Amino acid sequence: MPDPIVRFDELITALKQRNFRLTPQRVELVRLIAASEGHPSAAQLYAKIRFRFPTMSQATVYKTLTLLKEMNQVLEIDLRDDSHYDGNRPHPHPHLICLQCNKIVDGDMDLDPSSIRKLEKTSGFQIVRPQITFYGLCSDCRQGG
Amino acid sequence: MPDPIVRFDELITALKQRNFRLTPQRVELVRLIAASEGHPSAAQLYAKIRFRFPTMSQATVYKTLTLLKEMNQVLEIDLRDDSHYDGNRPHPHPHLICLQCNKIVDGDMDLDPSSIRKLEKTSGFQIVRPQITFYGLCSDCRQGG
DNA sequence: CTAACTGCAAAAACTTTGCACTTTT
DNA sequence: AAAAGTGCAAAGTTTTTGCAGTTAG
Repeated sequence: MPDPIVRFDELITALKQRNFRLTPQRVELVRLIAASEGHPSAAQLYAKIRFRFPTMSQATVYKTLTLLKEMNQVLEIDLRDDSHYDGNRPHPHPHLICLQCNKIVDGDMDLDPSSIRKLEKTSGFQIVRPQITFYGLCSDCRQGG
Repeated sequence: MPDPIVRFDELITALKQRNFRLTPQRVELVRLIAASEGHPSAAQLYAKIRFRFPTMSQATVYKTLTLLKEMNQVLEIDLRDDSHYDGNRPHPHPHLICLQCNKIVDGDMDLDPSSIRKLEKTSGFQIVRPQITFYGLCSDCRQGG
C-alpha cells in the first residue's frame, strides 16, 4: 500500500500531465481514493465526498472515475451491477469477493507476465486490463452460515 | 468442446438429480446451451428460444440460468450489465473480451490448482467461482482502429 | 476568453421480484 | 393434489447521457 500523500501526488501529476483540470471536486475525489484502504464503490465515494461538496453529483464521480480508469490509475472491480475501484494498487492483482457479504480482499497471487504474453500471442488480443476475481465465501461467512 | 448431445444429457441428468422439473422451456434452454459454440448472453438465448416458445419470458431464462449457475454447470462471464454464459466449459478458464466489439474468446491459460489452494489458505476464503477476464483489443479491432 | 467540468434530471440496460395461473411429478 | 415453474408487468440498480450553467487555466 503506497503512502496516501505520495499516491495523491501521483494521481494529481497524472491528471496535470494530460491537461485535465483540477477542480475542487475532482481533487477531493482523488484525495479520497488515495486515502482509501479498501475498494470503495462509486456510491461510497459519492457518499463521502458529499460531506465537503453537498452539490456533488454521482455523474461527476463516474466521469472522473472513467478518466482515471482510462489513465490506468484505478483498477475497476466488477461485481454484478456494482463496480468497486482500487486506486492504490492499479497493478493487476486478484481480488477475492465474498458471495455472501460482498467483502473484497486483495489476493497475493502474482500474475505471470510470460503467461500473459503467451495468451496475447495465441489469441491475437492486446490485453489492456486483466481482471482476476475469485468469488467465494470469506472465513466469517463460512462460519456464520 | 464437448459433444452437444453428451453435454445435453449431462445437464439434464444434473437437473434430474436435484429434482428440478424438466419443463419444455427449460429443456429447450438446456438444448441451446449445449449446442452453443460461443458465450451467449441471456438476451441471445431468450431471442433464440422464442422461435419455439413465443410465450417464453426473460424472467424464466434468468431463473433457469441462475439454477444452472448454482449447480456449477454454467460459468458466468460478467460484462458491465450484460452477463454471458459458458455452459460447455464450466471448468474455470480465462476469457478475453474485446473492449471495442465485446467479442468473447476462450483463453487457453491454465489456472494452477496449487496457486488457488495457496490463495485459499492465505485469504481464508473458500473459493467457489474463479473469474479470469482479460479485457483488451481483439486483432480485428486493433487493425480497424 | 473558451474549453472543460459540474450537476440535474431523464434515459438506458440488465436483472429481479411478486403474483396469479399452469404444469410437472 | 401439491410443489414447482411460467410469464407478465413493475420495480430495482448502477451507469450513462444531454444540456444549461459554471469555472479553471
